[in-house]
Amino acid sequence: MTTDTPAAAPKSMDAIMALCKRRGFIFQASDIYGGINGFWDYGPLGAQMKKNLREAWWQDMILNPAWGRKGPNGERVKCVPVETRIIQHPKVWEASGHVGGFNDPMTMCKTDGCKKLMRSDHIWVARLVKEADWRSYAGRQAQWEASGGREWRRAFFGLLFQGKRLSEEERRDLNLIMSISASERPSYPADFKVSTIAGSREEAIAIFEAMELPAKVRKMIEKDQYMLERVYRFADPIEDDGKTPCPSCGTAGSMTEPKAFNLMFPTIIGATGDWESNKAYLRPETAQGVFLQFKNVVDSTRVRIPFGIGNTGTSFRNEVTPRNFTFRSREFEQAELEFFCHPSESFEWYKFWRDFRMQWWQSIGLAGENLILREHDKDELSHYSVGTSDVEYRFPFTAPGYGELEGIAHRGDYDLTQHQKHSGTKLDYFDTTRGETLPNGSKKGERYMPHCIEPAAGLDRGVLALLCEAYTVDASRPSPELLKLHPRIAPIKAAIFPLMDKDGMPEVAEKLYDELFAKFGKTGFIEMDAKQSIGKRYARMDEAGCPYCFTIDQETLTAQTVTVRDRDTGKQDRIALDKVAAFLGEKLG
RNA sequence: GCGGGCGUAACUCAGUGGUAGAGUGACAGCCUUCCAAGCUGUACGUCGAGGGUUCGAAUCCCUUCGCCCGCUCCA
Repeated sequence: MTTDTPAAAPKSMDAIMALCKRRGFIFQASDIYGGINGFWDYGPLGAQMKKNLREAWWQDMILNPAWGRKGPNGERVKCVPVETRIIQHPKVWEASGHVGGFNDPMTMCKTDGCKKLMRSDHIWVARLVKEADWRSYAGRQAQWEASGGREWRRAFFGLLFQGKRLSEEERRDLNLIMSISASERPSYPADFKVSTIAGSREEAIAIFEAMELPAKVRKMIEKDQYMLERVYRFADPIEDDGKTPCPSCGTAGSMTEPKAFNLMFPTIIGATGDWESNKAYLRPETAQGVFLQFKNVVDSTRVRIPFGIGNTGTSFRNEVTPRNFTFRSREFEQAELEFFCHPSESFEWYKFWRDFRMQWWQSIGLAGENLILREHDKDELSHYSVGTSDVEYRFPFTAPGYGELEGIAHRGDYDLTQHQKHSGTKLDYFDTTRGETLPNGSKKGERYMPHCIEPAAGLDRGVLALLCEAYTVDASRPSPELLKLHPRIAPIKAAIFPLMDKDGMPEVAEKLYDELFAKFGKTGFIEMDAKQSIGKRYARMDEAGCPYCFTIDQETLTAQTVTVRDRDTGKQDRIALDKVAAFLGEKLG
């Protein structure tokens, strides 16, 4: 999320959510049971709209990638699809780094008025100890060990562990003995701590060095000759005395124990499975399925690098705080392409996809200045990524900032290398178009690990952005609320209205409906409505985002023409009845 | 997880301890009319849920669930 340009007139998220429910775009999951936090269902219009978005992605990324453009290599871009499972071998997620990486321990400050929530591994602590005390402690510690304290303790272990398991009772006794033994050791010298939030040890030390300490503390440090004993992460196992100050408010000892927030959704395989031996995970991204089948696709399909493999489907993340309507759902759908190429061409391909993906979102209705392409700063990049850009949309709830719609990442060879290492299966590629030319004119070939460019889009976020962008309030219209959805995305493609429900108009409408349904019924809904006033029918279609309404009136019966009403302008034109299908076909693209 | 706000019909909301309401929408009929028009009628409620106080709770108290905002995380 970034912040720069000032916000346009903000749209009301409450009004958008109300319309979504009223017209059947989005409902809360398990609504009649009071809802379930972080899950949303799609109603009839929402389901069709999301399908249209997914279809558009599939057409423009798999069947006709990048609209038939030629890539940096001068050739037509080639992509194939896969469909991989939500549940994979548990080791997949260790290899991908999700099990470790998504296990961010969090710490909160208990002080009233602060209550700041932080990632424990981002909190760095500098421990300062009185130099004199420290030397004395180190000396006495050595003395204690020399006097046989350590051996005495070891002897206990030997006795108790000899050939038998410890009962609960024995374990308690041992702990008691251990604590007595520990009390005889020299105590750790009194210390003084400062803390800060930083991404690395170097950064933390730089902050500590530049830190403006209160005069009183500075004097104390000088007088007693404190020395920096060590710098450690709050999350690391340490002998912490619970007196670490909060990096935000400075209150000592107000930090809670690091608590793991596991973003992976665990599950059990098998009807009688138990957690220990049959634990599996619901995927946090569809991308890994592509890497897992990379070798099979190469071996079974006549694909040559460079080429892409696309995958769409549901993913799961146990978000800390699912919020902002469907923006951060715990269950969400992704549309991801993994594009494999030679390392030397990877940066060109990265730029190619980054620019195309931006244009693509613009082409389906996010054409305004609410959409931006943002290149990540160096310090934002993942450890494996050479470059990453986000396509970001200024949602009403992020304004004046932006929220991520799609990330285009240069992942290098990280994923294939990881899976090769963890699975023990070779995943490198033999490229027969490279290497030195042999006497017979063919190439010697080159073996390498392909690099990967990943445009990864969130379809639910896409739908939400399209709805937010389309939502318009125009008080000067008889129907002030409307959805200016792009015809390609709109769930209702056209509506046919007999002006009056008599005089042969319904019959003409019926015929037109049959024709349009046959031609466009597979792209979305075609509606026919003869009830109530014409204004009411137009207004209903405006709210549902239907781009065109065709009305049959008296003149249709005599002159064979209908009026076509444009949703966005409200303007009407007369066109020939037999030209309606051609008109609509052109508009729907 | 912590803090703040909210929860009454499909939607917007009124109702502060005494029979659950209004407008809009939906549906049916009439009217026949190019922009939420008019008339008639119909249906619609676990007052978010559970417990407590009370003769009596939408209303007061406790607990809980959900939504919105902030800290934080991400596609």
